[in-house]
Amino acid sequence: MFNLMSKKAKTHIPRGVVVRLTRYYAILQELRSRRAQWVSSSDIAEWLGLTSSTVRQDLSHIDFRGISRKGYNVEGLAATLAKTLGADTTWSMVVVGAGNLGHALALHEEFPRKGFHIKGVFDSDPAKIGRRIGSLRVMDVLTLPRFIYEKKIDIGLIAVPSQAAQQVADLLVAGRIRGILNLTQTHIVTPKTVPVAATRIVSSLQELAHLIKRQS
Amino acid sequence: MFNLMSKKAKTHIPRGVVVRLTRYYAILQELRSRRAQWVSSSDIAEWLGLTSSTVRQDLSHIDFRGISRKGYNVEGLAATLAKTLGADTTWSMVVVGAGNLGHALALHEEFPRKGFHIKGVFDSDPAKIGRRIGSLRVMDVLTLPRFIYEKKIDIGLIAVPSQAAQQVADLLVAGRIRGILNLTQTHIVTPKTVPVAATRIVSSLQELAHLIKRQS
DNA sequence: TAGATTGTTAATCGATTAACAATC
DNA sequence: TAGATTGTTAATCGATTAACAATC
Repeated sequence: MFNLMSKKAKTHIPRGVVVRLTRYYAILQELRSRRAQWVSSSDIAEWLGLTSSTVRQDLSHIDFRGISRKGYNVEGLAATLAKTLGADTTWSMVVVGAGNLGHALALHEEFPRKGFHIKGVFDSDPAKIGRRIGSLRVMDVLTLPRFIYEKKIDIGLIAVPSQAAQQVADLLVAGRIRGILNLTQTHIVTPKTVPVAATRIVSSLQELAHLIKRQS
Repeated sequence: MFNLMSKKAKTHIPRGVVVRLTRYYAILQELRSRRAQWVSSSDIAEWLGLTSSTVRQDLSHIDFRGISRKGYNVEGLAATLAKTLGADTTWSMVVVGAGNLGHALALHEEFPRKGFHIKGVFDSDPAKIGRRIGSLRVMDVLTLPRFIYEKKIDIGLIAVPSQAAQQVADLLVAGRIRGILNLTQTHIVTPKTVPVAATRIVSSLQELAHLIKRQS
């Protein structure tokens, strides 16, 4: 058979690689703001505590080539990574849970700067519903599925107490959410079509606590 | 040679295993509150989307044995995991950065409930220094190293803008902090003796964005 | 007892690293 | 040109899974 397709097959990038690509992208943006032109795999590796082999291996998953003796063109690589990571698009989000954490997320300035826009904040507590958070008003969680569906919201952030996490996930899925970021401790279950990422802060603290204990 | 030592050598638990142990521990606490007596490796595996082999393999790292036909005693396993993860101790923390995120962290009720107590909040912005957050007052970041050293603070939470993350890490290290939780995007460098955990929220969103794009 | 579940060894799988020809 | 750096193949390493004897 003749293979007329672009060299790089768009096959499934392993999740661990994607995670590292997000970190490369963060560095690339920094370099870009410093007007750097070129970056080598060993530069990136050193900043992130990896080997240059890993970096090159990872970058071989995306459709961008470096140049011998020079490395990778900063602008070009940044653009390709942006595309791979969806950073060239804007994404709409809702925050569920208007407690301290939900409140902070709704006001977090870095999100819109990176293309992630919060379109609504929800809670089940009557005392919180109707309150202002920045330019938004807290809505009743009962209206969540309809809101997601009508506004075509992409991503839901779960910032409720752990016990309610699965229920909220179900509401998000009912509204046809496309992805979920779970900020609680609890493991949530979704259909395979709805990817979930989790940032377990308490878990991370416990992991640290273990590492500290081990030190001494 | 005779081996009179306990069967389980206290050797270095791989970091990936520790991360999963924190998740097992969360489940165990839930089970305990429901007065469950026994749990099997396959129960845990199913709730977390793992195999029972992985669970048993992980639990073989800690000094607690299950019982054939019954599984693991919930109380006993919870206690052993608590010890391994330092959840049987209380830990003192500082939050650096009194923006929205730092503010939310300082007020987050789950931390003290899990034994992580916030003893101080710091910022460099004169407009923020002196403000009240709950029962604390925002202090000048210049006084951070001395505070850590004198109060023997265990863990520092970095919740400042990315550009300042490394500087803050250096101040924490100068004060002899024992571990750092980095909530910014940026990779920070510390001496080997100071473990760092990171919860990259924007990275997680970009990871989701990639997975969503792949779906369609 | 029979059968379910552990703990552990061995096999498999995947991810990281090393190595090096190609190349600019 | 000589030498640095890529892209990729092969080797290594570690983590996950399978399998099963031990056992309650």
